[in-house]
Amino acid sequence: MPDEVDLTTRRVRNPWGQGERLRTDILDAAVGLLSELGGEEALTIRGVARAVGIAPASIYQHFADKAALVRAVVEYDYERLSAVMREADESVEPDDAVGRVRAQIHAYCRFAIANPGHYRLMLGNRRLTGQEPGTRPRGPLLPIVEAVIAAFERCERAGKRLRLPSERAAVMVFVGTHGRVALYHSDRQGNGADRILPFVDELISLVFD
Amino acid sequence: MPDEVDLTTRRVRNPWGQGERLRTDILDAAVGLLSELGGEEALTIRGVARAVGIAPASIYQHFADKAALVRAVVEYDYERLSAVMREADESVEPDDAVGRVRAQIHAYCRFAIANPGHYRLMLGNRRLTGQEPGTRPRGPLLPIVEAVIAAFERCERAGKRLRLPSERAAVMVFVGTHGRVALYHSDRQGNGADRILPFVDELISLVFD
DNA sequence: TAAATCGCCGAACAATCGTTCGGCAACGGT
DNA sequence: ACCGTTGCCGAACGATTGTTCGGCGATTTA
Repeated sequence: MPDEVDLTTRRVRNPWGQGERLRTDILDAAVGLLSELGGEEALTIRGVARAVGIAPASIYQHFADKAALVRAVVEYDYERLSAVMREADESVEPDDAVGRVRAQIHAYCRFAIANPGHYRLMLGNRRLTGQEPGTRPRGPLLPIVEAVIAAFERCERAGKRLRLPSERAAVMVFVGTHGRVALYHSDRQGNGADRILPFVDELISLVFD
Repeated sequence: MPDEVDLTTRRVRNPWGQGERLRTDILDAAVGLLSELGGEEALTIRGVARAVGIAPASIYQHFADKAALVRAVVEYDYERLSAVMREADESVEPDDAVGRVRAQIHAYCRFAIANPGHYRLMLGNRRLTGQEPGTRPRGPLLPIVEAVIAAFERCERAGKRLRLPSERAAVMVFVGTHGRVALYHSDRQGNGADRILPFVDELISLVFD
């Protein structure tokens, strides 16, 4: 009897007929789990269901299986990262080409620091997402480095002298930044974060003459 | 009845009294699993036992628990990586300071390419090894970057002009290399490996004047 | 108002994991 | 020749995972 009461209250708390609402709730819960626990193993069907406040079985009404959920989360986060970098790019005055490079890279670092779980998930998602080798090289990542490439081309056009072709300079800075953040995440989290931005600044200055 | 026969043959195949032999067999099997499957989730007590040809329970005669096994594997591989880098360093003539830097970094890349599972394990082993945050920052890694630092100091002493203090240059090259390899591993494995060494060469040349 | 549909849930299933326990076969010492 | 020690094994336990199934209440349709 108390069970029915509990069920009723829950259903009042989560009224039906909201359509797509619950789907984004599930994605947000997954993102939250990834950010808090910080490990891809924290992303479980049961955990997400618990965080949302629904039954594990209900997840399957919105996602075919766990791989589909993970794919959606990864896609969602790539979009979030892209947005954050674009936003940072637009926050500096357009003529400051080097400043725009720095802003984008700094935004990348901040995102990676704030979302360790996502970061780990973006890498090595081959098994969880079920995509086999041989396919396109991590599709969602390409637009991000292309934004950095564009920023470096802007520098070149602005007369800044690069020690590398703009595309290679962009890849170099991006890869180096990625390596620094990955090393940070493999350590205990929290300490050393303040040394990341100076490092990438040093790295950026290295590709300029 | 046939079970007893099977048991007998197995015991003949794996005679007792060999002392420490089986312990290294277990470690080798773990290393093999990590290299083949390429994921830290492939490192299971049962899988290792199956690979060695013993019962899962027998593992606990050599390691207290799974965390101890993982710690031993990580330690073993750090040593192997150090040895490979040292060997590469000694394979070029001592006066070629830059060549020794390149040899060490190349050895690092080759190791990371050949042992993807180990690589993934060295990072983010916090959970598997059971060590909590706040401890020394990944102890075994320090000697490795110190070797690179020493190599760069040798370059400086040889009159090579660096655009960064030698220690920072070493960290920069190491971190960049690490990032390139991590990116390779997050992709499908196999493709793109031949572009890693050119990349690190370009990176190394960047820190020199 | 009766019927069909939709969204969710409780319960269970099979698989896998780390780990423990009691027992058995071979070896070394007496 | 006996016995304790050693090293291994089969079997099981408890926990957790992804996933499926039958059913039920609320909503919508006729």
